[in-house]
Amino acid sequence: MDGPRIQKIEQSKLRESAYSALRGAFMRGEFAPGTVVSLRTLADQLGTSMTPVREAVRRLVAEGAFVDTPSRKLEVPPFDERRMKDLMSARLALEGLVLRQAAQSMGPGDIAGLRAIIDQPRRPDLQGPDLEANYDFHFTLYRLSGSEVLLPMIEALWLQYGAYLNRIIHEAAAQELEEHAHHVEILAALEAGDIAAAEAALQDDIKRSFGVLLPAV
Amino acid sequence: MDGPRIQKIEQSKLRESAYSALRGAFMRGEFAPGTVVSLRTLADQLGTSMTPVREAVRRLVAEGAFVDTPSRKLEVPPFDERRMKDLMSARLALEGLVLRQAAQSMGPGDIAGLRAIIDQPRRPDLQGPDLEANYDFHFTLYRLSGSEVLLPMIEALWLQYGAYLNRIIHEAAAQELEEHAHHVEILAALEAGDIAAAEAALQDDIKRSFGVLLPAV
DNA sequence: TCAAATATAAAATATCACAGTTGAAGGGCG
DNA sequence: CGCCCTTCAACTGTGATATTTTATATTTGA
Repeated sequence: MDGPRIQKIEQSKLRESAYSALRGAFMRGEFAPGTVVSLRTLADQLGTSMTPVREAVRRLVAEGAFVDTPSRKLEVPPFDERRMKDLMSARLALEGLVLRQAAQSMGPGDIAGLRAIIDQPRRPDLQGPDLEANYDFHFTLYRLSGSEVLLPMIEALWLQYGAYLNRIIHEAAAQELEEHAHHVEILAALEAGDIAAAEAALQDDIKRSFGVLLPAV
Repeated sequence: MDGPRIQKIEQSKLRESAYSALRGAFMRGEFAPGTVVSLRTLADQLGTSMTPVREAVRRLVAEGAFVDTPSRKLEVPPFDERRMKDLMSARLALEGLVLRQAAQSMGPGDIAGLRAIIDQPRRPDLQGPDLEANYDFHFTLYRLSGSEVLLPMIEALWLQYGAYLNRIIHEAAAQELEEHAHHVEILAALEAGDIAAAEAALQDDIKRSFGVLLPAV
């Protein structure tokens, strides 16, 4: 039991660094649901004092990555099917919105950028789906929407989902192929200008990514 | 120019109090878009040290009420039609979700509770729409969904919208009637068990509430 | 008049003091 | 001898404050 692996941070802008370090750990599924963390421990691991960690943690609480317990401890929300379903519903609703917006303001260069991500060589060294590639594809797509409102909300959803990744990591390696196929399908639809088809493929992709955790979709 | 009116707070649980004081000020439209605030000023106004304010503000940043400027000041997001449209789209998408969920787990007592809010006497003393009654109706409805994921997201959307209320307050008094009519319509549809109709009425209500700020809906 | 240097004010971090909680050791009772 | 209750020590978050860093405004010198 060596706890979640968090990258150490360095110099100024400590708050921001602490936040992104913790956020990265979440996205990689390092925090198991139900884990309780202490500010002092986190501060030690990050090599800073408590102050920046406190602020970073406050933000993560607001984003749903941690929850405050009645005894004022910090806990990673335990697994909950209801919560999971809500996360999926919200993702389906909001990511559909940004996809439509992105499709409208998208040029050939953007398509090329997406293709470059898809064509990136996969890493066969790690078991489990290629988390970074998945994240990259979705968010370079969503960033094209340019929405300062919707993007942070979707990031928060991914963050909350990220904790549950802990469950499926080291387990479902076959997923990667399917995931990649969905990405290809989304991009093809966008190239053809068929936004409805792209949205349908995106919905399949999202539902699939919840498939392991939510038996009946 | 006497700045936003923020209620002073008292004893322990300072962070939570600071948060709800600031949040309340936002919801009442006390913060004009584009306002820049300093932590010290806020701390002084609230009568506490900077620490609780700092953490409260972090949460508000995560919820989109404040944004960090490059010069590490805090700013209330300036008015932006794009932002406004996104807020509306997100509300339409997410509040539709929770309405459906709420409708399923709703009993006669819940209906009665909603009716009680609607039948509350309006306050003719204040110009502008009755903000509290509006909030009460929507959130007692949404709370019935019991979603720990969706509710905080929607609250954040209302919070961001709240800053823009500053623009329409003291202006659109006629809205209240229309708003009330929508609420009645939503409730009637729910009583009849017609969820689709309730959702349609909700969408009208949301669109209307953005109407003053977004000319063409 | 403009630019560089400096002074001032605010924020970021670190540290400190305090109060509540937790969990385990120890003592008393069945 | 075993179980439960009490007690106490270590640990936690919270709020305050001191210190350092950074940005902005001001002044000074060319």
